[in-house]
Amino acid sequence: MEKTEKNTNEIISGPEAIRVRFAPSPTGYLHIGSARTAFFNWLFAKKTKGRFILRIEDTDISRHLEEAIELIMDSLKWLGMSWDEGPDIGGNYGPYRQSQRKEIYLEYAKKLVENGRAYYCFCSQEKLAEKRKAFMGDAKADYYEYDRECYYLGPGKVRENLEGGIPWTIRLLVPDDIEIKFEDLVYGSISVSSNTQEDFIIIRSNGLPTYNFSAAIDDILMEITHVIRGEDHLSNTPKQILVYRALNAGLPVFTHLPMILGADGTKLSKRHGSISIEAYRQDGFLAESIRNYLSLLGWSYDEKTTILSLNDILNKFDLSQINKRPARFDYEKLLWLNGHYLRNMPDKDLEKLILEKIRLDTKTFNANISDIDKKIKKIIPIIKERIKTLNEALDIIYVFFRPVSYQQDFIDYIKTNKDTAINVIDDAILLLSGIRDFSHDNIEAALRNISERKNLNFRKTAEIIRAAVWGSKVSPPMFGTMEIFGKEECALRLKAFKKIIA
RNA sequence: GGCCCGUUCGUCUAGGGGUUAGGACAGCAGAUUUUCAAUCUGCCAGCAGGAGUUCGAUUCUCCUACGGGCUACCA
Repeated sequence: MEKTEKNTNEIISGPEAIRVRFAPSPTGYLHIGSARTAFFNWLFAKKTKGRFILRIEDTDISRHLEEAIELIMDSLKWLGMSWDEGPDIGGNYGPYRQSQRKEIYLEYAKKLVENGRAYYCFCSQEKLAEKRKAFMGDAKADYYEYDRECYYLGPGKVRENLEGGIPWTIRLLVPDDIEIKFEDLVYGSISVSSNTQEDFIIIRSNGLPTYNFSAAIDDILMEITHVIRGEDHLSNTPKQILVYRALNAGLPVFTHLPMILGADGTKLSKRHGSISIEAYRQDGFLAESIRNYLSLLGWSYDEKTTILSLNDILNKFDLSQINKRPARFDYEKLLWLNGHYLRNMPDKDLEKLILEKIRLDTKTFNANISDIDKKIKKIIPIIKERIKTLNEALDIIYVFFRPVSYQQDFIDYIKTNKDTAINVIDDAILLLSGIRDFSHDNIEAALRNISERKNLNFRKTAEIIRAAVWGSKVSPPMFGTMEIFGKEECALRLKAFKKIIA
């Protein structure tokens, strides 16, 4: 207890010794905020040639989903992160699931009891609730702190209760009147009076540890040198430091990352829409753009750089540049970034990703795949700069393989100039049929020819043709689109549309 | 309520005692164009408020307001 926290950061002896961990609680999919935390840990490990450890914090059985562990690992891998130690691959500091470390926590807790740094508590939850209620009823009281009733139980009484099978918990004895100080790499020096911390429970009556205990024990045992986590844990840090002190363990470097909030500035939650990495993956976002976007939340390289490849981030990332301000999640910017990466991706890579997605989407898409393989190479160049997600690409691509569906209001719109429309379509059917090489350039020539002969604005001409061929006011560039459809399909569509408006 | 943390364009941020306070997304306008995009150009827009320190504060200090976190046998 006489130990000061200062300079205990010195436990790092060299870059090889750096060990960081990402410690999710498996309650569902990996969400945006956790992903950023994982990413920053991973980046730091990579940069320092340290080790990145995955630890599963599953000490609250009621909230945990076994499948979530797999889901979280999948998302991490998809984002390009791999770990050096973890529940699936093991390591020298295992096991890496807290539910499998139950005995370890108990052992340490009992050690603390023996040293007089912790004590058994036999107060039931009901009793505690009553105490709290009674205390709060007192007008002057504004916060309740455990009254240490069980701390004053004599050793004989404790043994008697234990042997009598009375349910117990273990509480950490928090020293009075000391300042708990630590240096946070982001938030600077933080100081809290121990008087604001009660003797919190470290082992629950079910024998499992509480978060602040298990996290500290594991970070000590796993020799974690840098604890990088969300700012929501800043207030927990003093409690964990108390555990470090009780065990005479050196402190890691604490680095708290500013929160990622929803667009409205409140804590990111389901009602903000997609918050899991998996959801974004399914919506057709690239790992690359998510990484880039995440890297920009709470960190920035300089005053100008927005686009950062993984390599750039790896080269430039620096924990000391992280800011303290909570950031709001800006979907629009992510979308823009994704579009940027999509546009700048080699066609072949895009093709691979799109084909992958199409194959997964068998329910929606039932045209034959070999046909897609042939056409996709021509489709990609004409759609790639107008998509922001892979899913948007699919939406456009599907139109190439489906019968056109004409919207009534759009039909009505074309019909306002019915005679012209029919005229243009007739001409198109005729001229197009005469083209031997049904190519972009020849199609364009033919259509421009119609426009001139009819003395009709080419915009108007194109609008009519587009309506017939694509079924809407908006389409990918039309000549290329028609080339992909081929002569027969275009003729068919033109004729069909003519009938509809006639 | 208590404790801890934060506050630069709508959003992400750069900067930092003397700057025309910089960039990006979004928005708006224009150019280009067969449509929509993309692209290019331009525009709009910010130091939460009040004291203090100082020759000079957006920058340093304090207060207020607002926001967030923690305050559990959740993590």
